[in-house]
Amino acid sequence: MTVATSDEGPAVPVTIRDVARASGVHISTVSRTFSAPHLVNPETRVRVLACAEDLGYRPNRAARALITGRTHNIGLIIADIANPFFPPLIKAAESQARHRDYHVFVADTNEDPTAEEELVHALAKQVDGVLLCSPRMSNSLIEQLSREVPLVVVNRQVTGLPCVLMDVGQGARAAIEHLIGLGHRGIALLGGPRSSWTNREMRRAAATAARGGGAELTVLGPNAPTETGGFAVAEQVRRSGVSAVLAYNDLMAIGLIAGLDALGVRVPQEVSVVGVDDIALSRLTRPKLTTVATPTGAAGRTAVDMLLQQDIESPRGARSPGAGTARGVRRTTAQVMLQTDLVIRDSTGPGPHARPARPLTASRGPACPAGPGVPTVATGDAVAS
Amino acid sequence: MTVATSDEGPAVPVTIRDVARASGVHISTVSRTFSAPHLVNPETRVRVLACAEDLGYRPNRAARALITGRTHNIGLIIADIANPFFPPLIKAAESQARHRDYHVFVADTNEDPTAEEELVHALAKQVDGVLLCSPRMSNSLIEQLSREVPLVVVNRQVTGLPCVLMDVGQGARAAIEHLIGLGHRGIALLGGPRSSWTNREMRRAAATAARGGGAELTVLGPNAPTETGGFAVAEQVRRSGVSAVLAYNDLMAIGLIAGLDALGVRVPQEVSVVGVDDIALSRLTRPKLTTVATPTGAAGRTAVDMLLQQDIESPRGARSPGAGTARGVRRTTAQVMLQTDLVIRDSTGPGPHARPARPLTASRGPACPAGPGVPTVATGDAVAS
DNA sequence: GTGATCCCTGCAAAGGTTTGCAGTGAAGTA
DNA sequence: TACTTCACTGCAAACCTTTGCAGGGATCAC
Repeated sequence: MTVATSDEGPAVPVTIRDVARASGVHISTVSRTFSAPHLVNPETRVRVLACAEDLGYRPNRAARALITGRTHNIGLIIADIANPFFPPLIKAAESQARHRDYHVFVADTNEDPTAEEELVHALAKQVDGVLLCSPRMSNSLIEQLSREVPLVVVNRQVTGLPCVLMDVGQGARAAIEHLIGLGHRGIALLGGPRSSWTNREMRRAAATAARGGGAELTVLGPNAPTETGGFAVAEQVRRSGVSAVLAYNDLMAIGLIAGLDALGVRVPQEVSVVGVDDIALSRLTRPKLTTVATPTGAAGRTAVDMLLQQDIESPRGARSPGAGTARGVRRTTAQVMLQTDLVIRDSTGPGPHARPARPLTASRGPACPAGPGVPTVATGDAVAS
Repeated sequence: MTVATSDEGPAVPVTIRDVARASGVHISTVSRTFSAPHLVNPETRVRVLACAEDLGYRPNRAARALITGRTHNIGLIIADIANPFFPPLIKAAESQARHRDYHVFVADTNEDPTAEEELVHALAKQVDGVLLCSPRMSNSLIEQLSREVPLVVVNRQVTGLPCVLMDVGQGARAAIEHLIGLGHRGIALLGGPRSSWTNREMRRAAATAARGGGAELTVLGPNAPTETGGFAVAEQVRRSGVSAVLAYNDLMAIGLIAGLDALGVRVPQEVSVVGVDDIALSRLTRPKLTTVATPTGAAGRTAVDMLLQQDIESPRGARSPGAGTARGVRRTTAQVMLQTDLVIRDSTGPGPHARPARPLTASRGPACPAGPGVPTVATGDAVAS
């Protein structure tokens, strides 16, 4: 490798001690200048701050964390960062965290349960809590890990742990009812990953709704929850003879539409397709995607709030000098269910059993993009099914 | 909030000391069992390991970092995590890092230069180095920050710093030549963010290529590098009367196509569109997108390699007990340029000046998705322009 | 003038780990 | 036997910060 070099080496790390020396005070005063300013004389404070500024001092968060037990970081473990479902969630979580003076570290697991576990361990000591988004590992492992670091689970229900859920069951039901209303009787459900909670919920709700509406539901899958996964299953969809499909997510729906297109099957004229998530893209494809909008932003914000709340109540590594041993720390484990919304666009149309000129019953309109999703709160058991 | 509580509080953190007590050795032996196993007696080792396993001990990385100066983390600062251009880069970086026993923390800046700076500071002490991807802040600030923590810059050229660049200039040139070859003479360039290095490179190269081919280049922008940004500029494109467009990235191209579609302008019949990046999606839109493929995976891997290499040479917080003061650590600042590839699909077609039945000269085919991109290495000055 | 109060600051321990140095005992060598 | 070598382990300092405690002045009331 051809290489150029510069001789300005990495700056010597300037510590609290350097600032103390420069400003002629004890290190504890410097420390207080940053972590408890009201305890130090205004004059001293400005002097110390000036010196700190001058030397380019920045508190070492690792050292601080070592003694306070709080890193002011939160970890965000994501099943697949390439899935556009997640970025809005990440952004919302980051923004919420920033307001509370926290930083967010995102880690991607590639849908790999092993990576999930490893990452929780790796993050455990470097963050004050972890948001587990659409985890693929087992519930029992999650519970076990939650003993190591405060956890909030998103898109998965784990008894005894704080969870943020989106009511995809209700969304799937609405989607199926919409399709039945359009005159579809043969409907396929494109399943996602087997270990996905969302997948199970959708499947159950869709089955119930189909039965109730006199339609037949064919489950295809599990599939990879990606465009490719959707594309690959197009042939199977065509052969199955259904006239409508509810896909595990928008990505699969978009892939499926492309796949059907490649086979010469037209959407929605021959097959109607419904997605889930309402990613930004679903407004830009042709046809525009009918989809179940999930309140991802709200989920991110809520999850951060729940984590920080639980975290504040029971600071980690609490040295609690005075408190007795058997303090019996109680963790709050609220479970929040956020509503979803069916957004009807152009990828669904009349099916074989449609009555002619039948007016649509479902309201047609855009999802409120910033809609917070009305939270429904319940104890774990009340939500459990 | 209705709340359920569980009484299993957060596990008491088990430290090296607990393991030492349990296995009847000194803490230093426990430490060595993990960080220098060959120095401890096999029997002792297994005993210690058993106790550690038993108690669920995990080394505290923060404490370890405090003394070794190495966290085994690397930070990845991303302009916009919602841009599908980045996930492949992130994934590649993560995978490469994992092989070297490093973890990656991703942070999103929302294209906000202030957030970028703040995040570098926040990460500085918690990581061994930072990958700055498509930074929006000024070069001088980047240089300044690089004195605080080892930096590798991606998609931006900063003299004196290690950079991973993609040859978008060459890509833009190929795109313009492709369009000219198709018979287009009025071409628009949809600019991206003003502070983007890529943007400047593309603009310069496109202008040169257009001039050389006898076409007129209209620059529209700057615009937000998103679907929305592309969608919004559709009207302007139509009014400008050009027959072809090169967009800053695929997202904008896709948004533009949707916007043109909404205006009743057909692609590629009336307007040809070329994107940049070759995101997965560009294969699934209709029409499939002609685009300049950028080797994002290779960029991520290369960046990690460069960071780790530089980092190994000059460990941070080097206490170097014996070494003299004026050690003059030299940092390697190789700059790597990765090649790009024009992938011709369906969003470009003959223009007003096309000769009838003219055979295509450019090769038509898929981009090699896993293609490493042939790296060209040069000193900073050689690449600078 | 004495004592109490208050604000500010310094002292020193603590947090979990690594690591140079020294010590121990056993094995090997002369 | 005496000495060296060697493998292993313990000791204690160090990393950078926070924080309970106590000390030192100054101010104030009596």
